[in-house]
Amino acid sequence: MFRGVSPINLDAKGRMAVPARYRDKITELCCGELVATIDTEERCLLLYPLAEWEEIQEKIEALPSFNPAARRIQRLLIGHATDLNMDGNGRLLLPAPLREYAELSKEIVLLGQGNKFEIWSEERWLATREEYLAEADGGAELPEELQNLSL
Amino acid sequence: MFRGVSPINLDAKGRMAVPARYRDKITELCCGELVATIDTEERCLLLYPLAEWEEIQEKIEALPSFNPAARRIQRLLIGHATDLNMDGNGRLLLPAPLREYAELSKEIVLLGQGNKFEIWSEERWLATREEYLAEADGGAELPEELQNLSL
DNA sequence: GTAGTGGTGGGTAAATGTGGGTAAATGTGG
DNA sequence: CCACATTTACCCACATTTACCCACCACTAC
Repeated sequence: MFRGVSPINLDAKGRMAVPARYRDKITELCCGELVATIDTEERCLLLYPLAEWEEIQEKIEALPSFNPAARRIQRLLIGHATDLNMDGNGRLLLPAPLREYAELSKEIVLLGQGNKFEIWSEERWLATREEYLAEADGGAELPEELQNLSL
Repeated sequence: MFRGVSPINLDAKGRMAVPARYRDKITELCCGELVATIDTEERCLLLYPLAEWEEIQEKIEALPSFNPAARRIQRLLIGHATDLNMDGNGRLLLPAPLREYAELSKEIVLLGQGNKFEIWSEERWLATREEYLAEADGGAELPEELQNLSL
């Protein structure tokens, strides 16, 4: 599963070089076929291996169509989901609409998050991280599982 | 289990020589494969044997995605978790983003902490230790288990 | 003193990241 | 339906970084 932080530069064409340490796993999991969409809570992008995304999309599609919250999630997540392929150099072309949503310019950050990645503008990520660090661990109500987590 | 404090110098490339007394155990536990991440409470790093970390990551990933406190922990811990390998000389290259987070320059301190290590800048470690010593033992409310601990 | 171990520094080849040219593919307008 | 403009995919070349290796120095034990 994916983890770790990678500072990356987008080039003039909006391409992002996937760090080499992830490439083999991505190729193996999905032959380099990925799906990018937006995060509905934060201005960042989510990047899934194709197979992983298809499972998620099925679950989202199964939500009740007449429920407004469900329609919202469907339109946002499925509506923005875009297929991407790694080129021969291990790079991904991030489509302009997604770059704009996440306000990605040159400096971006790729965060491994288990079954997926998150893509942030570096500036926004650093600011968000500072907010997170400022919150005491006990601050928000923690789920019970978290209370007992021992690192 | 790991214990003890070791003052270490980072070299110009950001490499840290693991004290020889830990190397055999680390090789045996995980073939020299370690995972470093950040501590969310203090500006220091956590260093786990790979197997140890993977158990923790599984627990963190299982937390509910729509809970903000859980997302925070996932982004901070998994987002910064980076795989490291000891080189032929028993050294670890600490990635720049992690060095920056913990403000590591030349003098650092490695603390054995049972199933993991902590890595501090020496300056910050000494200051934090002084704070700990200055707090009266009874100051903060002790958990009951601690009240009855017999040294 | 000497041999061995552990820490340190740095050179080099290979791997990775980066930039950009060109041709195919796509979309647009006449 | 064709011609043009734009975008995308593929490729090659270069710069940078990293991993690996070897050599040296300090210290300890014998």
